[in-house]
Amino acid sequence: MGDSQKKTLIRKQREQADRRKSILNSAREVFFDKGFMAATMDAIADGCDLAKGTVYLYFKSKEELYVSIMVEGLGLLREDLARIRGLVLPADGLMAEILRVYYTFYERNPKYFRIMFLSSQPDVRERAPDELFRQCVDRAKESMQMLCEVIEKGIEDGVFRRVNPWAFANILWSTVNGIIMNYEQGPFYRDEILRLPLQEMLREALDLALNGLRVAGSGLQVAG
Amino acid sequence: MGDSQKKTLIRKQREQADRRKSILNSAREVFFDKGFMAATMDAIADGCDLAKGTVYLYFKSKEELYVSIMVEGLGLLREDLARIRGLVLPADGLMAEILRVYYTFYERNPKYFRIMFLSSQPDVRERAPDELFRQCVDRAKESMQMLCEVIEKGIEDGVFRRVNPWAFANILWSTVNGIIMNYEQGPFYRDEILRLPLQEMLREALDLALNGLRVAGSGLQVAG
Amino acid sequence: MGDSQKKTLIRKQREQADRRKSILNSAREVFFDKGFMAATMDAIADGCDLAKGTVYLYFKSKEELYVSIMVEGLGLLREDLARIRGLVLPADGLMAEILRVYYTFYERNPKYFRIMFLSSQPDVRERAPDELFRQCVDRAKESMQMLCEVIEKGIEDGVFRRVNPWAFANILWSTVNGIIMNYEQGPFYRDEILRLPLQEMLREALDLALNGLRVAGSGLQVAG
Amino acid sequence: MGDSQKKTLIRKQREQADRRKSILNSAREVFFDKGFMAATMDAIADGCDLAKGTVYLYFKSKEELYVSIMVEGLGLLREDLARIRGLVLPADGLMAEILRVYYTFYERNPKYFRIMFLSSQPDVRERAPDELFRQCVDRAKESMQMLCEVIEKGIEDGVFRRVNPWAFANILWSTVNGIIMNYEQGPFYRDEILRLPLQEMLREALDLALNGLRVAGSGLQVAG
DNA sequence: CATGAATGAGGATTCATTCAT
DNA sequence: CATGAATGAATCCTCATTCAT
Repeated sequence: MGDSQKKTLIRKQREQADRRKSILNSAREVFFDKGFMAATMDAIADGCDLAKGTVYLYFKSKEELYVSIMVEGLGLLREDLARIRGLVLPADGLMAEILRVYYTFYERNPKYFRIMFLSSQPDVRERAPDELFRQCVDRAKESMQMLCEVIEKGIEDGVFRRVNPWAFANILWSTVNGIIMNYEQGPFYRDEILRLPLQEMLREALDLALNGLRVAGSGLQVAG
Repeated sequence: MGDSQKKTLIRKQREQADRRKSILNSAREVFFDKGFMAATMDAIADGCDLAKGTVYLYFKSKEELYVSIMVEGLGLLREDLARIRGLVLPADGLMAEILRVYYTFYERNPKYFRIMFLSSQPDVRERAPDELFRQCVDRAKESMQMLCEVIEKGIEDGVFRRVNPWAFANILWSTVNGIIMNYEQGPFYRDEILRLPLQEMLREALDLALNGLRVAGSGLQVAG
Repeated sequence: MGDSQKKTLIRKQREQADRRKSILNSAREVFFDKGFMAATMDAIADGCDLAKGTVYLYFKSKEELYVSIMVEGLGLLREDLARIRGLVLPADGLMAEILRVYYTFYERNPKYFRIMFLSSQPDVRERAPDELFRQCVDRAKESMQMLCEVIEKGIEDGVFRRVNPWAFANILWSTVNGIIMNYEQGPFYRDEILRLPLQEMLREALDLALNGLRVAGSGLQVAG
Repeated sequence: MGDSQKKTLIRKQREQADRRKSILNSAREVFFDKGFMAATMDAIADGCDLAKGTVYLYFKSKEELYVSIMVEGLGLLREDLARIRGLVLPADGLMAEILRVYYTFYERNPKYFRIMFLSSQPDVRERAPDELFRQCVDRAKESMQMLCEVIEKGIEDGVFRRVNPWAFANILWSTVNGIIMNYEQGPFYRDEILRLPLQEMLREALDLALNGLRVAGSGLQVAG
């Protein structure tokens, strides 16, 4: 293969990657704005100045596009959380930090969460490729892994009880998701059920979790 | 008004109530089976042997029907939980019982949860009457209230720390919802993220919560 | 038949007549407001606080109701025009007066005209009873008759040429209707095609007609 | 751009224009046959062997299609009338000719008129784009303009009085439309109100108009 | 007669997806 | 590869009319 051919190839690949990103950008915007149901492939194609047929070259269906955005979101969250790893802090401080990151992520990208709440719908499940769901799982797993490591560290350091770290990571994760989900249920919920601001609620959840995890009688202080 | 007229009136009202229930039964079945998007009003009407127009006589839109099922589910859950009130148990035992009830409810009616996960979608929000969402909130609030009372009792009995009961009720509620939501994310999630059976996960969550709530140094034992 | 029975009968008849009027009142309002297509029998029934079924007792179809309003309108116009008969004026003055009455009627009831424009639609034609169309024709004929008489008078008085009075009555009638129809075509038409106010246009039409009718060389002056 | 590409482009444009015409042909047939209300998009799509979606690609709504037919009709009439311009005749002869053309047009395309009578209905007005109504007005205006020119010529030639030509063009136009509208009101109207054949009625109208327009005392003869 | 719940055919419109160019 | 016109199944909802009470 000649050099110019190689270059052409590379350029083509980059163009394709760009196009893919461009489609995702448009899709994200449309899904965030309208939700899955009201979003149309027309709007997505328009949003990235591509023909509808071209969108289908890159994504086989609306559902695939949708779950791709979900993958993207889980990836971003994972990246944000990954920064925790560099911190040198006691376990409880790390957990507080994780919650802070999570909260910040939600604050900046609340719509990613709504997207996730929809992923259990049969329609989406059936029509998006398993591969994408696998990616979701992988990214969620990695995020969870970090939480898990913190718990393990806490246990090793003797400040946390000897719990099943993975299970407790799951529980914490679920707690936060559950709280956020409630927030997303609309203003009635916020005002009458939750009553406290999200941040405060998360702080209380952390408080509960740290208290529940700490070794009985330890002088562990709740981090803020 | 004559006596026979009164009777006719009453019969009519009962017939209407029956018909309403009949529609809800059919709708529940269809929504559970297909999800919101794939469900059709035709299928719902067929399912209760009524004309489509009749369905619209009782429910103004697909969305209203959908949220009505949600209200129904929250009502059933509340009823199940309300039975707790008669029990004479220590606070931790009551909390264990609440979780058991919740778990049982989920096990019997897992699809009600998927329904709830969709309620934050813009389409549904915009097209269902606020009144129904208010009912959802009311029923959720009452359920939460019971949880709250248990926590308050624990505090009064001196076995729980002096936390904000409502906030902690919320947190527990969210934890359970979050865990269940994860379970509903599909088999990949169950196998790779959660790894433990739901029941066990809930037990761990209870463990964490009780530990987190109990007065430091108290000899409180986790109920199972 | 007893006296009280007779009274009951009479009361019933009056009630029925009242009900009929009540329905027509509501229908008129709805048709004027929405037009034929957007009008619904529900709205009409609501508007007169009667059950939909009752409306059908009095009028067999939406179309029948519609044409009944048309009959009503033509009746009102005829009544207005009938007052002309009492006037003692020369033929041209009478014609001016007829136009004035016609104009006033339109100004007060413009919607009656739109109703008439629709009556040639196949749907309406086919579904309203011939009897009603016959009534329309009768009332229109009587109106036309008055116009005709004025023309005849003009001829007898020697101020109008010896034309076919009936034909010319028709032509004048059509002219006025045509002008009004144009006015009803919307603002673009008014501004760009007609350009003059309706009243002025009618005056010009009268001018043309009188000039066209008068005996050549007669000193007939155009009435204002 | 290559030559073949250019050709492809041109071919595509022609195909689109053809398709558009094909849809209009089908729509015209259906609207003429059934009227606006009873016409269905299904029938129109079937009639041109296109998918319903394709029809919507070219016309955004049933109303737009309807008014497009109206535009078409006004265009055809204008074309027919435009041929008058080439004729060398005195003003009264031209006016007779205009009426003849108008009559011929109606005789050949009576259904175009019914279409126009519906255009003032609120439903149609609201749902068809203003642009189309503007086109209607433009075409009507041009037709009227020709009539206007004839009147102006008559005035210049000293055979017509010094009237407002535009206003009188409008009046004549309205007269003819009004007469035709009456003819379209159905057989009862024709037999009992109009009584004369349309052609004769138009001749009388012309007679009246020419008499009304001519300079008093002129020897102008009515053209037949 | 009056009612008004039930009907169900009907219809406009949308939109994911395909495929010829 | 990219295009975007064409597709046509799918769906929600309406509403004139009927009829049992």
